[in-house]
Amino acid sequence: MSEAKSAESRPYHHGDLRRALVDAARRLLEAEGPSALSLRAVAREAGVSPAAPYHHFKDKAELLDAVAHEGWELLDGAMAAAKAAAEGPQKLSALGIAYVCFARDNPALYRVMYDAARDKEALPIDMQNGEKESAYCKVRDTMVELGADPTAEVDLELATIAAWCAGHGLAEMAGFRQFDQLKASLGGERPFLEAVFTHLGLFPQHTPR
Amino acid sequence: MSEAKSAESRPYHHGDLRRALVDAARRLLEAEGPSALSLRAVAREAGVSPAAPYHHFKDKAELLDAVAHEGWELLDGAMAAAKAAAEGPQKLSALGIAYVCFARDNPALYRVMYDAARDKEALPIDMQNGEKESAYCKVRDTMVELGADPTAEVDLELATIAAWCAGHGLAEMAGFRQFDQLKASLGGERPFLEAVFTHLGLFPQHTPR
DNA sequence: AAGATATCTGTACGGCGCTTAGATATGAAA
DNA sequence: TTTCATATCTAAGCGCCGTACAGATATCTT
Repeated sequence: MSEAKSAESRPYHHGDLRRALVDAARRLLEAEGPSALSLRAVAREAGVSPAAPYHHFKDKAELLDAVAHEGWELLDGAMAAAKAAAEGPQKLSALGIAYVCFARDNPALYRVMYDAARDKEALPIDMQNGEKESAYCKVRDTMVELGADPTAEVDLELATIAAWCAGHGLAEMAGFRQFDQLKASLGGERPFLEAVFTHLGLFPQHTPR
Repeated sequence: MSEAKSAESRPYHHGDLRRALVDAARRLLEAEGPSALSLRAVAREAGVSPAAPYHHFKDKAELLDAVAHEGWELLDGAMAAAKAAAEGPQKLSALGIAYVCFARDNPALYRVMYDAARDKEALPIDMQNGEKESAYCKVRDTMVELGADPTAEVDLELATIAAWCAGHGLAEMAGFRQFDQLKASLGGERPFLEAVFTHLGLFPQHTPR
């Protein structure tokens, strides 16, 4: 967890309670799961009174929003790394695998991310390319790199959304026991993920590495 | 809502409080959304004391489970109707559209269904064909009808899972405002859904496998 | 040094999930 | 029909929750 106590934001009593609260929330989330994430528990974990968080967040939802925001940043980073590590036509499936693995390795955080997004009916992804490229744009750019026509804007957007749907859908499904047997018969979780992606016409038949 | 007050289950005071509670929960869910679904509120809606539900459900999760169960049955019905109404190679995409439309038309119920499933780490779908065919099996059977090799069991299962991932992913994504502009430029929600499905190599407009 | 302001504590309110004890209605046995 | 066990429901209460508010305290500005 980063500290980020720069010169222009040096608060009063605690040092940086806002930061401490988000960190405490993420600690609780990892240790106890989303259902344990009460505002009071977070305040307790941070060592302050139950009312203290209200000086930094309008309500509980705003705290969770801050947690979710860090989750999306982590996801962006994971996918950036995956894209950089893969070569050519495997880049897209590498992004998909990275997405699903992020969800598998951070299930509680992933849940908070989408719960917060649903509350606002908006994914916190930039569909325009910005300074820091969102994971969504990485997928779209990769499609262009692999030969999609960048001037067919609507089609490109649809293909990107389709890929995102596939990733999210598989991320949610992969956690169910229903598919344990199938996973085992394929030799583990990763072959399973790759096989499902292969069936979703977006991803090239790639060699499991 | 069915009554189902048969001879062997004719309870004591209320008549059928269990039934009444599930109905009250679904009424609340539709009217106020999932966050309003407290056990006490359900009891209030049904006109009984806050402790009464505990004689019919172990805890809140078990009540929500009963609600979720009815949701899966509704989904099965909707997809059976869609499959019956479609012809030939359009059957699969009809199933996909029906799935997404169910989620769009019953967002709170759909949420409860998957929340309950995640808690148990198991989707309440029969992967074997049973007396009442689950929606999942309908998808798989349709794939066989459209030419998939039923003896390639692993491959068939993978294709079915891929389709389910696509449906679920799109169902969750379609609710976000992010894509409103794109939907509009395609002439509405349904063309948007069909276009995304088309990009997910499973559905006609192109040839499956 | 003094006032304004931001931060945090203490306390309180109503609602929640759930437990327990006791009241009441029902079905079975006498 | 009376009796009794049992199933059902109510009343009350516990600890936790999100949140509001008043007051104390530390920091910033002047």
